[in-house]
Amino acid sequence: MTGQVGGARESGRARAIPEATVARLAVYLRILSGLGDRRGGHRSTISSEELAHSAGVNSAKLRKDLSFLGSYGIRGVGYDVGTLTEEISRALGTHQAHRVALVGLGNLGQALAGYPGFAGRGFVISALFDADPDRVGREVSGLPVLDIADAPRVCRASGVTIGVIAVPAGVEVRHVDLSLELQILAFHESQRDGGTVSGAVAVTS
Amino acid sequence: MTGQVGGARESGRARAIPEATVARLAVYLRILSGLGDRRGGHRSTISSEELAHSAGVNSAKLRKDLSFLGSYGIRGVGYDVGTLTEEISRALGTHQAHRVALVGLGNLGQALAGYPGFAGRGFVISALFDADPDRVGREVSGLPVLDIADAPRVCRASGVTIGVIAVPAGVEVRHVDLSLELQILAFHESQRDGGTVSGAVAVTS
DNA sequence: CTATGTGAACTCGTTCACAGCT
DNA sequence: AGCTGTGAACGAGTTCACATAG
Repeated sequence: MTGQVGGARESGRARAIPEATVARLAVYLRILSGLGDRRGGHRSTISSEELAHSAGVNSAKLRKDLSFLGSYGIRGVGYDVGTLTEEISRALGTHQAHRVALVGLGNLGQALAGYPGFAGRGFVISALFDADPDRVGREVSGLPVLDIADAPRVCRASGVTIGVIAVPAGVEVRHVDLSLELQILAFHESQRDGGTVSGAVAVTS
Repeated sequence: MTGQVGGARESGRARAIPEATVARLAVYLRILSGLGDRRGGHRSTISSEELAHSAGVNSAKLRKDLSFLGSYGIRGVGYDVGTLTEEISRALGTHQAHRVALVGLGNLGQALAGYPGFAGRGFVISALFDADPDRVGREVSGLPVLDIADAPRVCRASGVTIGVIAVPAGVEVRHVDLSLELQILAFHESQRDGGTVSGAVAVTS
């Protein structure tokens, strides 16, 4: 809600990366990561036009976004995929793995705990917590479920820096509320003639 | 991404509700719904100040938001809870139940199918689809899993208007990507000194 | 000649502050 | 007097268009 985001301690450069840009950088990074695999003749550069198209934004916005990281493009050519990946990773702080604690091991929490998708992106689920005594002590996906009361101590001790709260309601920084998303879609839906499917929410890992 | 949202066909009023306002109206509605229960002396009106505080926004923004629906407040008094609930519901199109199809019945999809939270807010899960032949034909939460190929026909026939895609990757209108949210948090985290937990994602129903 | 990097214009959303109803 | 409703000021974010580097 603040809009701007604190400037980095990094060397020289780095002004202050806008909130909206940070969100998109994560998207660009994912596209770049899944790029080396596919391209047959493994091109090592990519133009703003091409990357922007993949990300679903226009090229001017993409260039503006990348310019916050510094000048890593080559005029008349494009961006070196390796360098760009490296720089975005560095900016997002993804070059070092983040330890994640999962709170709440009901249906949803268990599904999340079993998902392999996080590890590949530098997020390691390091601790599980629940308030329900029936669940505490059990093991889910190879990790013991601990009492929520121990969370502060355990997180401090094991270096957990991010928490994922998978419970019916919770205090949060970023709130991914499915019902809310659905209501927003319902609004758009109600503005239409009333045909068939007019909107979708995708829940991915 | 368009910013403005089409004007309603409703009677007279209604200009064009901004995207950001629509998102918040859903929040206000939830607060109003869970209000009659708690308040001991069941007050029937609420001031912009109070509702805004509950929603975590300032009162000016709340009033501006509500003004898009028309003038349903009473100056010097506040808003009638019943009327306001009714009007927001109408605006969001929640006064009529929406039929939802769930696509993808892996861990996450099954968890979502079993969640009771949607029905209470006017969303009825009416059909389940999956592309995996091993899953098609099974039954989850009382509904048969159908082949994704039949989705267009079934959705048309049963009046499904919203789809929830719970698969590793998907085409979407609104994309709730946990890894992405985590990367954004990781960025904020990397801007800090490196204490303990500094951010959290809450996944709720 | 091509594609980046960026100041400047513009658009959308938020905040302010006060007129006006009850 | 109190609280809503809203025009106007402000600020963030996006788009434009072009100077500049390769």
